[in-house]
Amino acid sequence: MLSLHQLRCFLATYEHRSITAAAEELGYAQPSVSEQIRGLEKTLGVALFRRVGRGVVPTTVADSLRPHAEATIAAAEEARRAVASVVAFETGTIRFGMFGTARLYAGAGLVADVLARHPGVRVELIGQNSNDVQEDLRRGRLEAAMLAVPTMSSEGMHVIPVARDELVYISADPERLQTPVTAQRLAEASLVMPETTWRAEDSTRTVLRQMLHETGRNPQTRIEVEDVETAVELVGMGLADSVIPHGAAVQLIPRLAPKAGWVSLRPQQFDTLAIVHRAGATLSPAARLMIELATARIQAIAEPLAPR
Amino acid sequence: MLSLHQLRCFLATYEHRSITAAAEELGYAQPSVSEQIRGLEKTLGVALFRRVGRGVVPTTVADSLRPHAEATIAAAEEARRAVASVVAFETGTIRFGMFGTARLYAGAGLVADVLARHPGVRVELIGQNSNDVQEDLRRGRLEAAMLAVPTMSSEGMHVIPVARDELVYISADPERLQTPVTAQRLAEASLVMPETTWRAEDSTRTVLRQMLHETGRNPQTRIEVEDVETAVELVGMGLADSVIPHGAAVQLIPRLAPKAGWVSLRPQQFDTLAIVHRAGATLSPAARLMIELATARIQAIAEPLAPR
DNA sequence: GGATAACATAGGCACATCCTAGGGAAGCAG
DNA sequence: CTGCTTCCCTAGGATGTGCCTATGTTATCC
Repeated sequence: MLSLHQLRCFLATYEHRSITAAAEELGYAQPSVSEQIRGLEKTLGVALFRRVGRGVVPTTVADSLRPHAEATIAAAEEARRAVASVVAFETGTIRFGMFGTARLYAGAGLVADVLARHPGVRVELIGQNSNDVQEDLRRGRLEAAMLAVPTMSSEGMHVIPVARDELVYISADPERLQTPVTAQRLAEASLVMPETTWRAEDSTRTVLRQMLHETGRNPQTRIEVEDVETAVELVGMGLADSVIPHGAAVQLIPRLAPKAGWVSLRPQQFDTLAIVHRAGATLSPAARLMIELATARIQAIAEPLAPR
Repeated sequence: MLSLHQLRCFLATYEHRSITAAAEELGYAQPSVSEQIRGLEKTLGVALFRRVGRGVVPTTVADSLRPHAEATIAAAEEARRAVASVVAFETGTIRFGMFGTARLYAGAGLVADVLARHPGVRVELIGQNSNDVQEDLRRGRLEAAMLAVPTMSSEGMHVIPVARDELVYISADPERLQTPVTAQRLAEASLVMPETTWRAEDSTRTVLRQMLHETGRNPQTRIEVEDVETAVELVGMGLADSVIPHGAAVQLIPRLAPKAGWVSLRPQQFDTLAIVHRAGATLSPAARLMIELATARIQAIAEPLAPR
């Protein structure tokens, strides 16, 4: 079997026209290099050097092999260098999962943070769908993610809560923002909810369902839309009210619904934002980097939670 | 130390997303491939796959490594292929030594023979200087050569006589061609000799010196020139006579000195043409090819000698 | 002709490679 | 939820490879 080691010994010998000199350069004893050359000649089935008393002389086959041997060694070195550069965050891809409101108001900033520190990397922020993200985590396609999670930890997953974000009632009608909104009022309200919020396995869904369930009523949504932005716009147009995380409200209402405002629920409800990864996994430097930066971003906006 | 074997195992595993499948493809047991992957991860200092229960999932580092691993394997395969193609005479260089009159009237034909059989090869016919050729043989830079040699074998060299070529006296004066030329007449003649013939360590030099020495006289050359062609031209112009191998006379006189002719010496003298290579060497296929073709060419012109 | 230099050979140690056997966790089916 | 299958890991042992030192052989140099 052809090996890089054989090619390295071959090249050193070819260049020095001497096995002894090659061994010295490579830091081996002379018989070791001699053996590698012999092995290479055997695998190729052809003599590469003529042993002529004292000294060796390359054959024309050696002349032909040399550039290919150099190219192969160079390719291997390049492979090593490429990996090193990825490890050093100079190149390569950093993949991180981020779903729910977290991505909404921290995603772009997080990517900016990463690129500011490591301009050469590609960043993939995965988070089209909360189910997919959890599935990706479970299957190992994603190493770590920041999610809005139910308070209990998922099976086989390690969950580190880093912040909580209050769920606030938003409306374009100042009347409805005078006092905190009770479950009763919430159940009677005409709501627009982003579908993802209801369907996804995150804490918003769990929290609100639970709150409404206590009134004995099912969630009443007049309108269901895909994303939070659309919901906020509809609130701004006075067509319905909604419940969204405070962080999203701060960011979206001035831009999309300047006439709307927000008020707490009563009792207060919170989304829990947490770092999630497979239990027992050793995190890569890239994952640790993303966790650190994402946590900092989130905690600058939402209310930090002491880990555990 | 990075190895091709590790890269092969890595690629198979990456493509199948499975160590077991990779092992099956490569013909190994599963733990063997597993160990190679682990070794590669150790040398690179980074995880390439996440072990996620049943199955493995490539990391982004693996994504980055893959093209380089493929390039490295391809380069190694290319090296192997290049050598195979040289061994099959499809490419590469064939080097052969040929000095003296042999090259003069068999060189071009020999090269043509080689190229007819193996159109892709480069041919190097070494023979500027007989001393250099012998030195190249001794130092191993040349594997084999065809030379005009003294009858005794050189030290450490294996000499296989393949033909002899009579040395003939050539002149533009028909008077001098009536009878064979004795040593006496030769010593008195006004000669033009190609310098190479006199200075080189080949049989012509030895033979003629010996012949003249018996008359008690030193070689008398009126003119010395570099090459045989010039000598023949000068003979054709009637400025001097010369002694050259019969094969050279046949080829050169009609072309360069149509008015000249030739006659034997008395006693007849011969150049011995022989294949020479280092004693105890195992000849490469290329060398055997050249020896076969050169011998055939020479024996078609000069008088064949049974080997040994 | 003896000293020197360079490669081959021999023998031995350490580690790599590869195998089989068996354990554990995840996924899947009943 | 229980058992089966799949896939990876670990353990242990046989074989092979890599590397060393010591020594033999041969050509070169003085």
